[in-house]
Amino acid sequence: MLRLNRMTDYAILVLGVMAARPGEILASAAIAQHTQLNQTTIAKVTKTLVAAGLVVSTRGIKGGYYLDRPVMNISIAEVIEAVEGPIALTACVDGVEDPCSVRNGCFMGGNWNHVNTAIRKALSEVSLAELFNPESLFQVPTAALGTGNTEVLKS
Amino acid sequence: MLRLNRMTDYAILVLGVMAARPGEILASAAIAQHTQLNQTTIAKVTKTLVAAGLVVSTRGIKGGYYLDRPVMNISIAEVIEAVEGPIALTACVDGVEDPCSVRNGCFMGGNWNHVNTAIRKALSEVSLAELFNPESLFQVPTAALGTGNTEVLKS
DNA sequence: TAGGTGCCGGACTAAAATAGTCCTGAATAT
DNA sequence: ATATTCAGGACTATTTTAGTCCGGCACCTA
Repeated sequence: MLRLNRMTDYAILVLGVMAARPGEILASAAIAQHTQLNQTTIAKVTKTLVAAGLVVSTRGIKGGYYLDRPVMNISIAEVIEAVEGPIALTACVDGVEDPCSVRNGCFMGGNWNHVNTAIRKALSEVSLAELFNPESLFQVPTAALGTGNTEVLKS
Repeated sequence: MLRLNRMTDYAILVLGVMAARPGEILASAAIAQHTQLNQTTIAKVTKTLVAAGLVVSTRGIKGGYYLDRPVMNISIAEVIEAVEGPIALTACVDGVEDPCSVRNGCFMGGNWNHVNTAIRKALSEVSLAELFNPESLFQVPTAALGTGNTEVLKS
C-alpha cells in the first residue's frame, strides 16, 4: 500500500485546524492542543510547512502560524511534496554500487515517468478544501480533530 | 516521495526476466543469477507473486517459475497490490487508541477515496509490457538486468 | 520406488528509515 | 528588559523493511 508517512498525515491535520480558524494566528501549543499531538512534533511539522511556503510564521509573544492562502488553493500534491519531497514512484534499486551504467539499455526505459505524471496529476487536482468535509469544516469540535482514521480503500 | 518498497522493485525486475524468456521455466537460482540478487530474496519475492497468481510454480527437479499470462495483460497496479497490498493512501493516524469515534464528524469525510481511486486508475492503465522497453525486451543482456536506476521525476 | 532437486511457509535476525525529543539561539510584542 | 514563541540542528528511540534460515512437501529421473 502506498502509505503516506505519518508526518504528512500530521501536516494535513494541522492545515485542517488552521483552515477551520481563518484569520487566527495559532501558536504551536494551540495547534498541539487542537490536534492532541505533542507540541514538539507539531513544531517539526509546521517548520516544514513554513519552509514550503504553505504556512506563514510570526515570532514573539502572540506569535504563531497561519495559512498563506485559502485551502481552496492548496492541492494535496503540494502538501505531500512539502513533506515527502517530489511525487514519484522510484523504480529499480538505487544506491547500488553501479549507478545504472546500463541506463541506455535498461529494459525499463523512462517509462516510469508516465506513471509518475499520472499520479501527480491525480493529486494535484484535489484541493485541501475538497478533502476536508465542507460541512464540518466551519464547526470543527476541538476534541474531534485529534484522532481521525479513514478506512483503507479495498482493492 | 511515494516510494515503492524494494520488494516491489524486485518483483518487477523478476517479472522482467521472465517476460524476456517466454516459455522457459526458471528456477529461483536462475532468476537470482539473472537479476544479480540473492537467491533467498528471490524466493521471497516469487512466493508473493505466486500467491497473487501472477506467476506459476512447479516443483521438483527442473521445477521453477513462469508467467501465468503475457506481461501485456499484467498492470503495474496488480504487481504493486500483490506485494504491498491494496493501493491507497492512508489518511489520519491509525492505531490510535480511539479508533475514530468521530468518523461521522471527521472533517476529512471519505474524500480520500476519490484520490485513491484516481491513483489506482493511473496505475491500472499501464501494463508491464509498456513499462519494459519493448526494444530491449527481447534481447535482454543478462548482466544488464541487475542494476537499473530510473531518474526521479522532479515536481 | 528411491533419491535428489526445488518450491512452500513460517519464524527469526539484522538493517535501515522514520518518528519523536531536546537543546541553543534569534525574533518580537508588551 | 523580559517573557514568549519560532528556527534549526543533532540526537535517540521506535517502527518498518529487508534479508536469512530451517524443516517439510512435491515432483522428476533413473
